[in-house]
Amino acid sequence: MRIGELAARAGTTPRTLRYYESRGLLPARRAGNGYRTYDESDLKLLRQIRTLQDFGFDLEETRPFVECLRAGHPEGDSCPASLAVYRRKLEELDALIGELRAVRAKVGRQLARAERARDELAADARVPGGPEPVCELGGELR
Amino acid sequence: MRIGELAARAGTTPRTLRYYESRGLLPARRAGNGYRTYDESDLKLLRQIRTLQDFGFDLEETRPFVECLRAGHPEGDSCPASLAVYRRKLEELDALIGELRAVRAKVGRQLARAERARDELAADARVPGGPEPVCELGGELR
DNA sequence: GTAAGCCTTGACGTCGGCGTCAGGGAAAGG
DNA sequence: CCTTTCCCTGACGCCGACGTCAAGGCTTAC
Repeated sequence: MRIGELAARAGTTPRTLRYYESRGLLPARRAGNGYRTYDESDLKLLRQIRTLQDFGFDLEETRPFVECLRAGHPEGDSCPASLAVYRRKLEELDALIGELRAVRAKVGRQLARAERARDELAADARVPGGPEPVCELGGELR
Repeated sequence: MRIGELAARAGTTPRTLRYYESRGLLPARRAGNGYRTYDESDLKLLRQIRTLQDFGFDLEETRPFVECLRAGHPEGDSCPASLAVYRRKLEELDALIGELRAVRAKVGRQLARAERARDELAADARVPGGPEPVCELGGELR
């Protein structure tokens, strides 16, 4: 199988496969004419890489999985190094999710505070001595 | 106040301020010798930018806040355009957090499955006919 | 006077994971 | 034979928010 076919079967592009090869992740045999040649086991490696990439793993983090498969194991995560990557990734995800939730909370509070301030200004404007000048900037939305 | 002092007071670098200026976000007056000159209001603008950056806002997303302050409002989020950015950011955060939690769940399941497979292999090895060959790759950890 | 420490502009480097183009050879079908 | 479609290598582009270096000018302290 040549590079175009493998790429298509994995839902990616030849450029991507050449890139992986340049990183030493997915080396290819060569046909007499210099064309890269792949087999079904390469497809399996590639799918492993792509799955992890979809999870947000760096290329380097997929390396233990690929090496594990190439060592003859049925699954890329049959090796301790792969499990270690899983665990590290879980920690990273938990930390990141935690940070994002903290930011979400802060932004939510800022929004609430700003809306409250705006509404209080509007209320003041309706009551005392006629409307006060309001922000004239932007805000096509709503 | 010159660029170095402003940068220090905002906990950033002169390079960053020049970058903001190049993006039209924080223009500077110039002294006779060509040096950039800033005042306290610039510090306020800069702190607004930095706060939002810390929240993960793109530089472009901070623009409405900066313009709002420059228009004379007491807070950067006193303008509708700023509130719209807050709301968009909340949606983005919710979406991102949701995706990350989904990934976290998937990775967690993969890890659990892989560990189960490993333990079953170990159990098999202890019982039937002597230890089977085990993965020899990686895994310094533990 | 001279060294240190600020400032200026301009331009290139960084990081990851490729996309895209240029300038060729090879293979397959009519 | 010709065209199309694949393949090759090499190299530059991209994105965002700066870092870093070069080469020079201003100021200030000694």
